[in-house]
Amino acid sequence: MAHATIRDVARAANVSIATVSRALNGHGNVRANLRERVQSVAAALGYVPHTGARSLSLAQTNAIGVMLPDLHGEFYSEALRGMDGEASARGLQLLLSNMHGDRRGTETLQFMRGRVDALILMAPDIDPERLLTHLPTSLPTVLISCPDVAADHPQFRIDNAAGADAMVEHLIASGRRRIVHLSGPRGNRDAEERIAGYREAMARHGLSPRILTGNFEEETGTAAALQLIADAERADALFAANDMMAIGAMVAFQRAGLAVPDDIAVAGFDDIPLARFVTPALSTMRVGIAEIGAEAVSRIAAILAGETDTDVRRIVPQIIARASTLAKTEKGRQL
Amino acid sequence: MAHATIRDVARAANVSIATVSRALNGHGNVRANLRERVQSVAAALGYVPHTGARSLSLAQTNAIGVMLPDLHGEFYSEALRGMDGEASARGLQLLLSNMHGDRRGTETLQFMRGRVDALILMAPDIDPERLLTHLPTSLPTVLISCPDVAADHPQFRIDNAAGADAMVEHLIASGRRRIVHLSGPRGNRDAEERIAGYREAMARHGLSPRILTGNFEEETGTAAALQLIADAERADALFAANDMMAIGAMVAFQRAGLAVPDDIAVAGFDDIPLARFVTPALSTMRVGIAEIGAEAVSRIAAILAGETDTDVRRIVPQIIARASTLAKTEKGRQL
DNA sequence: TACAGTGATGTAACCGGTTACAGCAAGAGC
DNA sequence: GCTCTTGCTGTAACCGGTTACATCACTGTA
Repeated sequence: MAHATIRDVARAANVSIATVSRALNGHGNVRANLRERVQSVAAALGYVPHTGARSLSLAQTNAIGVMLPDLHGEFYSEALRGMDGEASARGLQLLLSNMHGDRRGTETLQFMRGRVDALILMAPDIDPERLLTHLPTSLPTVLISCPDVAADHPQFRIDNAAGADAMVEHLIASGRRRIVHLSGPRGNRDAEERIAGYREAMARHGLSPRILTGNFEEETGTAAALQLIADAERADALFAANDMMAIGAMVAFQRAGLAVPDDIAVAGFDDIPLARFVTPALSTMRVGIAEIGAEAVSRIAAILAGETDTDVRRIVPQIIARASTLAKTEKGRQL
Repeated sequence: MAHATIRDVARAANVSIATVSRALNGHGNVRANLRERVQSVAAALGYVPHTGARSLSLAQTNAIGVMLPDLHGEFYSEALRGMDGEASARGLQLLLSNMHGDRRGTETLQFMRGRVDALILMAPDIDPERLLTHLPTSLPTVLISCPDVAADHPQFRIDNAAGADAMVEHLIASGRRRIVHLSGPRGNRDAEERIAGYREAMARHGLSPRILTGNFEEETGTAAALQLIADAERADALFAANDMMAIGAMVAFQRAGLAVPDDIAVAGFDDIPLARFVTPALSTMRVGIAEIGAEAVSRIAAILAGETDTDVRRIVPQIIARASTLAKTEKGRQL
């Protein structure tokens, strides 16, 4: 026999299924001795309620669907960690579903109907059309770094342009002028905005921009570094659109005998936990992705509790200046 | 109106719900023009099947429950990443549920009945009693690093003792003798076994063991380092039971002016991605946790496909010797 | 003693799908 | 023209819970 059902318990305890349900859910209006009989019979049979059936009946699952582009690298892991902490504190479960490479990704969104009460969607590289058509109606959805489509969804928007701008300012202030940007992939919202911020700041200072295109992975950082090393007139700063590429580049520079930050400064974006452990420690823009994840869950909990929330929450990245971009004049202070 | 149901589609298309179900699931025995009518009506109504109801009816959820102790630090993130890759390749979803601190953790296991087809449980610090009583019958469960209880469950067992032993051998071979072990928390299976392996190897060489107790978090690594620094006769190697503690200790040593590995060697366990980025790169025992996670999902898929699997798969950690434990005589080769 | 009110329990409908089985029409074979 | 297949479609039961409503026993009051 697969598993005891509520009817098995009812039969064995000689009561109706309604009574079993009430007794086990603590509904008060069950006589004490009956309640005890039901409980002991349930325990004896090893009865455990079938959560799927329960949520069908209650139209409530206590689960949140989470859709991320990927789990590679620390960035998304951190987001998930933030969500998980908040979710388990509230007794919610997370149903994970990644859209590796966006192929049939969004269709999976539909697949979550009836299995979760709400959705968290992080999709910086999704086609807005698709997003709009596949976004489930009647399921509260928090959007993180998604294209601007549905105006009435609660959102988190990272102010990537301001962040990139601030980092360029920092690099200029530390004495660099030939600042190269290693971008994320085309079509990725975060990547595009960081490019824009970089361009803006460079233009403001009359510096000519130079952009290499990466894909947010360590390897493209390495490749970019090798390319820069081969150049006649070398850059004096590399600003990568995320930390993993920056770290890949930094390792490659050092392996080639260049000193960071003396020969070339290196900066990243995101402030993943790893950033402070590399040598020199990596300067970066702190996004606080774990906090965003946690707050996304809180907002969902509030929405499920009946509040309305269609805010666009703007996250302004904070600069974290570490050793990898120290000005030469600051050299003495380097740890 | 919340959402169109199959009955709405049936009514609008003027057919029975059975026909709608057959048409949408591609059951062949539906006349072509009817099928098209149903499909277009479904599309027009924005109908999306209710996955919860579907799985209740089919007794099949296409989801796997994952229960981890925590998501802090890279170790469990890596495990999850491995599972996720394999799961999404097979069209499975992961239902996440952490037992932060084991309080009511195991009860959540029950909570997954009816919502998942199988379970992956990683619980090195669970009380065997609890595990045994809460382990759901009738739900295939893969155990990773759990206490020995139910003999008939597929398992992964990390050979921690052999791993710790190998690391001690490595440290001795590199010229260290006063080797201190910084352990994980008491009651944690992995931690205990690593202690045992350490003791065994030390005894074999006639060295006296010294054990500090940590909790697998970076901070206890820092604390252990400070304690060692204050000692009169200093240790010449610190072998931490995981990488995060090792890294915390290494940073503290360096901050205090000690050179790693010249003044003191530092080694970890797990080989989290971070280990190769710190300076000096951290020597450690590679467990391949992402691969274990991926394989756990494969095994579950096989079990769900009808295979029986009650193997205990033994993982033998591999030594990864990096710069943090270089012998002084090898100094010249250090990067 | 009769009756209203109260509280515990049972019956059955419902959540939204799937599918065994029955029914029915059309074509084949005599 | 009649019966037998064959193949499509509909009816209704089922998955395992929850709960509105009906029922029933019991108490207190007139």
